Amino acid sequence: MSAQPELHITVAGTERAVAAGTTAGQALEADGRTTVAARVNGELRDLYRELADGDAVEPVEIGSEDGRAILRHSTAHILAQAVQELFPEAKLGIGPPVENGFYYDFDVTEPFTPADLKAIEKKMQEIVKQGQRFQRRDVSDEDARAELATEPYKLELIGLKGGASDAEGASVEVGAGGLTVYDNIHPRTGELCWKDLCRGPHLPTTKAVPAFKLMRTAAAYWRGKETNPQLQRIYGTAWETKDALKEYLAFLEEAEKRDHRRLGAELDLFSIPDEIGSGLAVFHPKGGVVRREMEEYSRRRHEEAGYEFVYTPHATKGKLFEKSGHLDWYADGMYPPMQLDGGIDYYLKPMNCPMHNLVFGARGRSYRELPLRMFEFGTVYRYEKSGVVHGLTRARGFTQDDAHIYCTKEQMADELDSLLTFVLDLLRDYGLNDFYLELSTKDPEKSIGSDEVWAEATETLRQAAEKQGLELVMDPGGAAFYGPKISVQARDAIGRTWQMSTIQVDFNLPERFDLEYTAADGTRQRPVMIHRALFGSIERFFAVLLEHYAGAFPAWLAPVQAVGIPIAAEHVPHLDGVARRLRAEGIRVEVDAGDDRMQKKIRNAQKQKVPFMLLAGDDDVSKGAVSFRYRDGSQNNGVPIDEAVREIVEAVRERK
RNA sequence: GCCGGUGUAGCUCAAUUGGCAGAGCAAUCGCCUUGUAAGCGAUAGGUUAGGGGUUCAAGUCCCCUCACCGGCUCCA
Repeated sequence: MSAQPELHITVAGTERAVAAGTTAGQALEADGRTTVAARVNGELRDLYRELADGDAVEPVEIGSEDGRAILRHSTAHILAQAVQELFPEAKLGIGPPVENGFYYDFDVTEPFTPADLKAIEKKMQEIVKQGQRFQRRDVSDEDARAELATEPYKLELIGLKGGASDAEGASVEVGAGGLTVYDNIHPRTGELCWKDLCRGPHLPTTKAVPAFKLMRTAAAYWRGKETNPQLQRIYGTAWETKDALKEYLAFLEEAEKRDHRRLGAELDLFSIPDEIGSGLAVFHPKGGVVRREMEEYSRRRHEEAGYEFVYTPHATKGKLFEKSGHLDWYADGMYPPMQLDGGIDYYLKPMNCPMHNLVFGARGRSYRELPLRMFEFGTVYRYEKSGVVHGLTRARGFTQDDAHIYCTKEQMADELDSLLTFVLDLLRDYGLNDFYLELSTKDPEKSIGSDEVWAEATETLRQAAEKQGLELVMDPGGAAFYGPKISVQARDAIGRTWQMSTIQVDFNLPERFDLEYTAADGTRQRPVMIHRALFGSIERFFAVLLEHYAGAFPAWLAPVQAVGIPIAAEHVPHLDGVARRLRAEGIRVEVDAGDDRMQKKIRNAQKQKVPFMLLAGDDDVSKGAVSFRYRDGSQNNGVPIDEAVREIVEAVRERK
């Protein structure tokens, strides 16, 4: 022992001396099941890799973010191994971990069937049970090419090494630096079972996969490009415990129950009739109530915030979109033109901004009018590709709560600042509370406007964002060519994120439309233009709220706010009286006078997610009272009518 | 647009090997008069997404179209 040179290392913050040849796993006393990898000097490594003098080692637990990624990546390897054992002709694509799971892409002649998936899953279980070791091995480029001669896609990745940034998963296979291969070694025979080009790290053995499940198959373009061949992708999920997997599956079930398309039908809110067409929704009376309440509250808040309201048509001559440039770069997203008036092309509008610009330019503008905030619930039509249309969240016709703010360059900072506050406040009023912001910056490849203007606008957006004290995620190069953008992402009640509001600075359109105002010194100046939509689209926001609340809208939005349920028919007049009083206060109330059992009426109201059920029988009638039943099943009996009315009116007024 | 899957009553789902399209809920009409999530009975509801083909016979097998679902790409 003493003859061996010592290494001075730091283990989880504590300095220690260990013998040379000590592995990360030994230093951490890792069991290989809960501690599955190490972070050495900030870099993730396999447990059995030896430490060097001065290394700092931290444990990576399987349930941590890093640990899960490693677990999922390793499970993806097991998937690929199983597939190649069952389908030896399958060529490997890439197999990275993703949110909640992993996938692996394969080039196979026949797509996988559900039965294949079952067989693959079974094979994977065998591999897990065997406890094959993941063993890392450095290889030269030539050796890698020779070893992977039968894997054309892997060869392509080797060629990309270093510069591979276009495909999200490619960096998992080949990182910067030398290439590595991971061999799967049988624990008893020492036999090489399988191998894959991979950067690692991995779990110590396949046995360290506690729980996984294959989810579905799908086609995916090689390296994400539409022009590349399509591979067959298998999605799976893997978790640190069986319970965590169960929880995740329960989450998926819950998400399915909240699906706005399902709730839309169940609650009679909207439909998307075949007769009208894909992506074109109709709102039924109950959905109409919710939508109208959403719009009215938004309109009121915009009025208070100094917006002016405009209305513009749904169709226009093509010339307008030539001027805006949309026909150059957005024509694919537009419905094809109809020819009218002897050959003039008319288009349905995909965006409102050009029309708002015409309003701005309709007369001379003074600096005194700025910032000029022009708002419209503007309905637009976009020709979405057939495979992407999805309920109300991806429609072909939808209404934006769209506004364009024209201001001076000096006003821009204040305007963006107050705008962001306004946006977040309003979203909170609708019941969303958990946000993060995303800042999309210039793509040097395609952008107009000088670097200085971009830098200034981007910096202004960043400052406005930082002031909110919210998490800020950068999206480098993600901006449109005409200006930087901030988007507000909201997390819903079950933790899913949705892109909501966008705030976009535009250097392009004011030029194209030659927008001007007269400054105090009499000179003509170009205004800055800010596009912004809070809901994004009303339909999408409607869908997000529907899913967020699982259909149980707060009272102010609920289509029916209260329903009267008589114990017997003779109690109906009493409830009719209560309903009259509520209606006088603007409450949407119904009395269920049908000849169903009272229990059945409660069940119906419960399924319709009515916030307040007002029951009345002999006791209540004699006391001039009603009995509350709330959506959560709790009750409050014998409440005097005055008090009951007050409670409901207050809940609605306070938007609870 | 691409790949795969699925289309049976308003909704959820049955229908043996290719052999008479059926049930629950909802709806309508009765009966029952009820204290916190389904009372009882009856009636009605279908060119099995649409079109073509194979067959003595097609919901079922084959082809085309459409829609929807899950992905990819794209996106509010």
